[in-house]
Amino acid sequence: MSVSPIFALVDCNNFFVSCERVFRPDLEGRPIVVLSSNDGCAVSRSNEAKALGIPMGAPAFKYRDLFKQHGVVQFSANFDLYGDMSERITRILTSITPRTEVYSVDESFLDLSRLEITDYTAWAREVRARVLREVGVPVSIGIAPTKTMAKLASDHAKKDLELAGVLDLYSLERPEQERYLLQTPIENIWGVGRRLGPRLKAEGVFNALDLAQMRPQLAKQLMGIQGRQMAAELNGVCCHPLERIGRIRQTVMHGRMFGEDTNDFAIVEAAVASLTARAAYRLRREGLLTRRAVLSLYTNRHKPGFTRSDTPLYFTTPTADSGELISQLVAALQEVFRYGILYHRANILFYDLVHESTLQADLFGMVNLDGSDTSKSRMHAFDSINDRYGKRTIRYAAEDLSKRWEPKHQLRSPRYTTNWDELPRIVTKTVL
DNA sequence: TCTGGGGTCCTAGGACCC
DNA sequence: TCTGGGGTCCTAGGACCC
Repeated sequence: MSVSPIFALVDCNNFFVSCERVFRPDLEGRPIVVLSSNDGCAVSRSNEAKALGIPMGAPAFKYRDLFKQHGVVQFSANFDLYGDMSERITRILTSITPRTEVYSVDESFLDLSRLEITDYTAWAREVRARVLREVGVPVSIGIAPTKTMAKLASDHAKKDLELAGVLDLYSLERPEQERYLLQTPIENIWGVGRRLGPRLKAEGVFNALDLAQMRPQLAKQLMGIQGRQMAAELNGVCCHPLERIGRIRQTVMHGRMFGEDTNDFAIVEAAVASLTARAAYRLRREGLLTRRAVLSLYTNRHKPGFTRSDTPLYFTTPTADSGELISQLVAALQEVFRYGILYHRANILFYDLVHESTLQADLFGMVNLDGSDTSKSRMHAFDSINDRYGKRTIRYAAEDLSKRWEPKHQLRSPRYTTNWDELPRIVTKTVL
């Protein structure tokens, strides 16, 4: 007999900022922003920074004065640190139940239906306390019969201080649930973005309860199939089950804005080689091989004459070999590079992925196996060295043609937990 | 001067086939 | 000259997410 799911969404509060604060407790109570790669936009804000009216994605250069005026502390994004902290939290959650879906770097869904829990609020408070104690990051937890409602619950749990970080909608009667739906503006619903929000308001749909009570047919007409599911989920009908663990991803994408715009082939070539090497490493780490790729080159989209070029590539033999991928991507770059253009950004997309274990031998099977075995052991040695001695300890020469493409990260904090040279130091003084 | 990066899913439209 | 209907597969682009 199948059991209907009970979802908990564990959502880290201001995740990047909270990670920084773990190692800088002196910054408690101060306004903090974490800036995107190249120090461009604010991608995480402390509550104090939010209170100053700094929106998500705020371009830093427009807010310099405000930052200065209020002593806003700025950090460049330190993804090594955040990724490691995220893994620590995931380890705690999967130890509670393996039925955990890591939805993003700072959010996970847990299916509680097979756990023996009598009081969900008490259970969630304990989880919250444990994550805070063991990792140092505050989380909010929402519990509900569907993912959409769990998201909504965690949102209230985060904002309503009286709830102290936990809201269990699952255990409430429907009229009580509806009270929370009524208090949730339409644009705060998971799946309603900047296009749908205004369109729904024009139809007189202002909050989650309005959406829940909309006729399914109208929901579909206005918002497509996803809209109908959204409405159903708000009524407690589960349309989005826990994702099967181990499902293989569809794409691996890696791209960067350059530190400055350039029309120097060597600089772009180094960028493409480095991005390709990194993306190929990510394929290998998950045991994936790629069959297709797209190389995209962009000019600055904020300047007139914005253009982009997309070049598709096809590999007859699925591969994750950095050397092979770099040579193919660089060859493609040579075809499409134009000297008159000021390039701003490069992007590598791998898709049509297969897991190496499911790769079927085809007509050329013998050749493939032969070739990929050498490639596999070479890549294995390559990755082992880099895993042990640090990223890019060995690398391809093409990556080193220039360093001038690398984005800025002038305000990055130390990689406290992933780099031996950057461990935090504690100084103790004994007073005699 | 200065505006991120990495994903998923759906839909529309074209090519091609019977 | 008029001019079918249905199906699949692929791609590009949009919308949304964190």
